[in-house]
Parts: sequence; C-alpha cells; structure tokens
Amino acid sequence: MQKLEEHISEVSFPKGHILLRANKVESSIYFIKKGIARLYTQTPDNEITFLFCKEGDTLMSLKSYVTGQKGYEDVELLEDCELYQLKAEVLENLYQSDIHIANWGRKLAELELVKTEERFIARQFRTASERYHELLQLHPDLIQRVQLGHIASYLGISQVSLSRIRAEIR
Amino acid sequence: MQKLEEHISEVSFPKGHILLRANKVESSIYFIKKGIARLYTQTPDNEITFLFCKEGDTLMSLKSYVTGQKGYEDVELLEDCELYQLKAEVLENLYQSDIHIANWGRKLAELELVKTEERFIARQFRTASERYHELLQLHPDLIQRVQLGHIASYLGISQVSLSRIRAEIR
DNA sequence: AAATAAATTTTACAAATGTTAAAAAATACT
DNA sequence: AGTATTTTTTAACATTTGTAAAATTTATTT
Repeated sequence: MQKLEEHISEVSFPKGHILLRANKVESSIYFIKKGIARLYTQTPDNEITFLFCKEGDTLMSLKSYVTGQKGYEDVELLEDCELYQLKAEVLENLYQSDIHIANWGRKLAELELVKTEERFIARQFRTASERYHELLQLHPDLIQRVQLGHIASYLGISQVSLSRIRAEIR
Repeated sequence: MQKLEEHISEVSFPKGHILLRANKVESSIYFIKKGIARLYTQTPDNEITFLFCKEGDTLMSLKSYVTGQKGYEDVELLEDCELYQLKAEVLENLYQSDIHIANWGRKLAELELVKTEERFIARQFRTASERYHELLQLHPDLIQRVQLGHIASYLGISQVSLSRIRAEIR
C-alpha cells in the first residue's frame, strides 16, 4: 500500500465535469475520496447509465484499463469530486515488479467481478420494483444524490416506470 | 504456464453430472478441454441459467473462488466433459509465491470482468430479439448443443418469448 | 414400430413496461 | 419574489413479455 501511495496524486473536479471519454484510451484509474460519478454509454437514441461510483469505489474505464483499447463509456461527475489518481502505466509496472501489488490488483479485479456477476444475476430474476427497493436498502443515499432519470436507466427501466413504482407505496 | 501445468490434473464426467453445488465452498477451478456446462442458480419458483462454459473457458464457482465463501450456483454438465482441474488452495499458494502466476490470475479475472460488464450493458440496451441474434452470430454452436429452455433463461426471457422470436424470421 | 417421455411451438389472455405528451412540482436564476 | 428551467409525475394508449394450457415435434425406451 505504501508503495502504491507514492505514485498516487490527488485531484479535484467540479460537478458536471466529464472525467473519462468513450472511444479514448484512458491512461489513469481513480479512487473516489469524495463525490459521486456515473458511467454511461451513448446509444443512437439515448444514453445508458450502467454504474455509479462513490466514496471508496474504484473508478476507471474498465475496457481501457484491462485491454489498453478504447473504452465504451463516458464518466460524468454528478457532484464536486475529490479523487486519487494513479497512472495506468505506473500501475502496470508495479504489477510486474511487486508480487504484493500484483495480488492486490488481482483481488481488486476479482471482487469487482463478483459484484458485477451478482448484479447481472439479480437483473435476471428480480422485477424492476424489487431492484428499486433493493437499491433503496443498499444505497439509500443514491436516490437522494442522483436524479431519477439516471436511476431509472441504471435499473434498466424507463423513468415513467420508475415513477409508477415509487407511487405504489404511498 | 509450465509451473501451473505441474499442478493440473485431467478429469472426465458424463453428461448430466453436477460438477459444482450451490451453498458449498468449492475447492477447485476447471478449464474445459471438451464439452459444455451451464451455471445456474435456484430460485423459489424456477432456475436461472446465467452462463454457459465450453471449450477453452474457465469454469468455477466465482464467489467461492474469490471470497472463499459459499457459492450461489450449481453447475451441470450438458455433455460428456473432459476437464483440467486445479485446486484452489494450490493456486492460491502459487499466487503468493510466483509473480508471473499472480499476474496471470489478475489478467484472468480482468478479462472475465470486461466480458461480464459488456454482457451486462448489452442486456440493458438490446431487445431480447437482438440479444438472441447476437448469440446466434457469436456462438452458433450453442443453439445446437443446448436446449432452448436454457437458452431462453440465459437471455433473460421466457421460453415462449424465445419461440416467438425464432418464429419471426421464417 | 409403437409407446412413452421430453422438448418446442402455438394460442389466448393477463400483466408489465414503454412511448408520447401534458401537467405538476421542484430547483435555479435574475 | 418572480420567472425560467429542469425534473418528476401523471395520463392514455401501444407494445412487449409473461403465464397457462394445448398441440406439435423430437427423442428415448420397450
């Protein structure tokens, strides 16, 4: 960890800033100290928000980081953000020279993988309503901090559907 | 690779064999030499197939492998299978002692992660029909080798819906 | 080959979700 | 405070997908 910290710098960006761009090879990964961001892909007729990252999360263009190819997502900061920045190139060198860091990076990827697979499965056998209520349980702050259009996209439903779901209870 | 091979053994199981069990800590990971398997989770009213693994793929209970906790999936072999087996415990030791293997394991997880995320996003902005035709393009053999009930589950739709989609073209 | 079982398709209807447009509410700006 | 802008909700209708049951096809067994 100490060895990693030597190569990490701290950066800040205002709300609305586009941190990462689709179709670009991104050269850094970030750890969020403060703030929240959304990752989304552009499609012909709209945009799909597929992930939110907040305090404690790792933020990167996954495909870019893993394959060195162009990523498919834009990243927009939804609040003023304070981030820890680590250059991908530096990290790659550390992986090759330090076995502890290599295993840290492995664990990082593995844990993300479990999270993503679990979310994928949940999508397959929960109704939209169940997914909304689960999100409400696990990340109640998200619904406060992020506008509902993005939440709806994240849940894979239209904003109208989300409104209906929210109206059910009251 | 050579160092890995020393610890790998070859095993065979017949069609229908349940290779991995949900709610069990699984002690091995497998690489498929020949055959095909489906990973699925049991739910109160049915089962959800969320992944197929075939020749060249890595097969494991992901959560078990990563966290050492109970997994959530059963794995059924859909054909007679020949597998390479590697004990998780042995692998873990190799990770700690050999930086090349640690980075190989990291790459393994990272590439799976990109695949899973891309599939997750595709699920979010493609219609069921598009997903079926994409599967047909990318893995035409799957539709031949796996019964359609499982394919439907994998695509996240009912078997009736899948039948409708297949009927459209003809 | 006939009988049985399993898998797939079809049908009819119900429920969920999407689309478009408008209204209402909340937020930001001057 | 008042106006403009953005976000959220509501309404009406169209489309998609699901469920259950029957019909058909395919595979398996005797």
